[in-house]
Amino acid sequence: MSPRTKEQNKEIKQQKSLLIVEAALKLFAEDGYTSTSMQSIAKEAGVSKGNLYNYFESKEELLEGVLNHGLKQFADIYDSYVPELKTELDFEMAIRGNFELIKENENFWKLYYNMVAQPKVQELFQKVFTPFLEEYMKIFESYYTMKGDENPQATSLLLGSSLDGVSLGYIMMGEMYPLDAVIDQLIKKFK
Amino acid sequence: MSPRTKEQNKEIKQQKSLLIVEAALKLFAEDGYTSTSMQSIAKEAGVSKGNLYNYFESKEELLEGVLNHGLKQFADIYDSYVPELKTELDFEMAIRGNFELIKENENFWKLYYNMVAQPKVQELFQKVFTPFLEEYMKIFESYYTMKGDENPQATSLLLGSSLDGVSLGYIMMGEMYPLDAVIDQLIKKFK
Amino acid sequence: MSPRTKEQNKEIKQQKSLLIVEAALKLFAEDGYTSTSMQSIAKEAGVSKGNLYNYFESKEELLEGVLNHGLKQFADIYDSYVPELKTELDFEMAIRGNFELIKENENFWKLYYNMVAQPKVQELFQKVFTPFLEEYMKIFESYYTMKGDENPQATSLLLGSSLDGVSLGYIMMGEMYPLDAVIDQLIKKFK
Amino acid sequence: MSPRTKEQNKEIKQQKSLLIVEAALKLFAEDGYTSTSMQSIAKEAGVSKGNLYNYFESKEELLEGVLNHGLKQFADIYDSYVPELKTELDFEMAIRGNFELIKENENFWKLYYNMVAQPKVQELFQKVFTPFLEEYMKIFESYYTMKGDENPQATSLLLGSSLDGVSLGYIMMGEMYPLDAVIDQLIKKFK
DNA sequence: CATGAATGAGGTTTCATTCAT
DNA sequence: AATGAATGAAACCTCATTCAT
Repeated sequence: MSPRTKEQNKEIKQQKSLLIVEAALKLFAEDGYTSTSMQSIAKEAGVSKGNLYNYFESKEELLEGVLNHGLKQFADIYDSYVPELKTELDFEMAIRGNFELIKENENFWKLYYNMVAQPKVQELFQKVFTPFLEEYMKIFESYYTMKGDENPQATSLLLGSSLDGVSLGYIMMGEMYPLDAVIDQLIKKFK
Repeated sequence: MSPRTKEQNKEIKQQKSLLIVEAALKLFAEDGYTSTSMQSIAKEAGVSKGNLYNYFESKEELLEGVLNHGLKQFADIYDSYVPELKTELDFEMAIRGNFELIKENENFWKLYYNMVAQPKVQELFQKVFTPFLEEYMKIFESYYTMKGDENPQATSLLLGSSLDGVSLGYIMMGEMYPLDAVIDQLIKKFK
Repeated sequence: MSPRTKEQNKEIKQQKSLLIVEAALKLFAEDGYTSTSMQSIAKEAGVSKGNLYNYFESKEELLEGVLNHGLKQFADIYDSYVPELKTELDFEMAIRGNFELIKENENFWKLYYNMVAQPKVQELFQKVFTPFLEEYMKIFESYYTMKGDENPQATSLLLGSSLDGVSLGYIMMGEMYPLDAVIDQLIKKFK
Repeated sequence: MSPRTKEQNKEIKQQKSLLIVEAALKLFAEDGYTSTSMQSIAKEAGVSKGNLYNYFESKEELLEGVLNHGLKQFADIYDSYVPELKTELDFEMAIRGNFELIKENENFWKLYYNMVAQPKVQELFQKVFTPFLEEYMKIFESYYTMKGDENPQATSLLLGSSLDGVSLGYIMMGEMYPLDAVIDQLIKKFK
């Protein structure tokens, strides 16, 4: 066999990394972070336990990888939806788009809400999510400023929290949660 | 010598139960349910590890005790605030009262959000909270019905989710979260 | 109330002792000595855990009490059956009587075989049973001596062991063991 | 560096399995199943406690491994002794061979009698031993049928029970039990 | 003699991580 | 990069026994 080029090696590494991250996301979401063992992740990913540590130095770093990966996926798509909000229609599109993305990656958001109040990983969690959240807050803040809202910061924070709450409800209750009707109400109230 | 009377024993049981529940709540909120050991709870409560099991048959049952206790405290007071909502002022009082209670028992609500998406204990969680949540949904649903809202169920669910989201934000960010301003906006939009 | 006389007190003590011993025998036989907790014995006997220790200083002493009690019951009756073996009919009666007694107190013999090879309690076990067994060996030895057996000691030991084996089989297999037919064969071979 | 080959790993597994099984047999026989801790087995086998669980999923499965291993050793040799009993000499050889094997593996048989009446593990015990015992019963039953015994089933059951009883006596009393003389008597009576 | 709360050692098992190969 | 055996700390829970009342 001819030796692999560096690029090939890098690609292999990335592919396996991805495999592991996806396996971990699935299990973290299904069973919770603490209750998922490195062993079970290895099995799910079709990789040996020891080899896991060639890609991620610890369980916590793997979690960080999972969070970063999921967030990046979300952000990449969302950014293309929502560069800027100029009209109520933009706003509506952004909100609806937001929930489309959540529906498409429920496991990730399940993990998100699983972790959000877990003190043990809060530091990591904030490190990963804070910049992301701040960016989106700014977009909504400009929107409300533009609309002449008397307290754009509070309103956009309320909006963000409401989105959070609705997502949480949907993620937890699944099809029992009348998501579309609730979104309609939300848009009506917040646009 | 005569043994302790039944009353004495019962009193000891109740007092120590409470002690244990409070210790457990503190640690569960601080470190998370899974990461808190029975050993550490025993220490915090000033009780031996073995004795814990005279009061709660398992860690999970202790958690159930903690949740029930916290919920009862909340419900007892909240019920006196909010028997029924007839005016927008009632509504405002109910919302503000709700957050007063959350402020007074932050540990409990931290635990709440810590658990809400934890698959491991979801069954227990739903068992404890579902009846409680349904009751409050009904109150808000009647309120919106009375006000002629076109979809009272969706609106009250949205309100509930928004309250959830705001509480979550406040619990997570603490004083950095401008709670009062956000509540003002929420009342304005939802009353 | 008039104070109890010493005799009354003693009798009460003996009655409760008996209650405890019977509860313990039942549970030891059902679940094994090691797997039976003092707690469960107390409950079965309708006595408090602490009070157990007013009657028996330790779990092991309670076991000793159980063994002695069962053995005494057995020996008292057996002695009246088998004072001496003079004829083959005496022998047959003794063997059949032996199994009648075993049938009447299966729990005790189940415990017996449960313990016989348990190293942890072997010392106690031998202390209790050795004198008893030796006595019976002597009776059979005289019987075989009288009959002119060439090695009465070995033969009576073989008989004793066979009785042991048959009892064990019956105790373990219950009604699936054709006890009566086996006894017939045994008597035919050994009389 | 390349990983161990599958063959190497398999070999390691088998060797260490054996090591653990032998350590466990020794301690189970010496102290009893319940009283032997996994910790002590690990120490005896020169293995870490955690590693034990890479070989046997639980203490009970380890016991099953011990029983199967001992039984297989016994059966492999005994089968070569006793394919079929055609003459009284065959019978005598089979009986003497049986006790030779018991002498050679006293620990295993001590464990056997330790377990036979232990309710906690009775199910497992029967699962392992029942097929084995039935096979041997059949051999003796044919023997007695051939000899024209009037009730071959009862006689072979009596023989089996007597063998059980003699083995038990020998295992319990050791050198104090005149095994050879008793065997002579047994052969004389049962051949 | 009676009660059951209290103790703390010890049991089985799990698991993140390391390491020889 | 790959394997899985190995480690040992730590988890939950049980239980004989003691003790205050």
